[in-house]
Amino acid sequence: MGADDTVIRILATIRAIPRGEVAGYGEVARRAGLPGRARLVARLLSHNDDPSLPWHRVLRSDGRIALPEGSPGFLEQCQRLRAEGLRVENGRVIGAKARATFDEQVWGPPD
DNA sequence: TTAGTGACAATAG
DNA sequence: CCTATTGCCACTA
Repeated sequence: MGADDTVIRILATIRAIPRGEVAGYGEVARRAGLPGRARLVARLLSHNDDPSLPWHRVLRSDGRIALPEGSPGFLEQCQRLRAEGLRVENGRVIGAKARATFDEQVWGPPD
């Protein structure tokens, strides 16, 4: 029972990413209450088959797309992100970093 | 049990 | 800005 809950929390966290925004793997793990489990999030997405999951909003911490450049998934992710109004340049999302953490909602974005 | 691998992250240079 | 190194967790051979 425990392992399934962590999976559910991670999936719920990914679903909670608003349209037009993105979040890093580590960020998703932290929000799900699982600090240090970024690679678990990655593994889940790599095995995921649910089309309703907004997997394209999950990026590396530096804003780069995690999939191999030029792969079908990479192209699909670029397309979906741009369809949400995000600017993707050389496999990287510009502006629109992973905001909406609790601290940033309280203190505002860091300068 | 150990070694290798992966849709990762943080740090140093 | 970049690459390289190290740490990390979960899985597999």
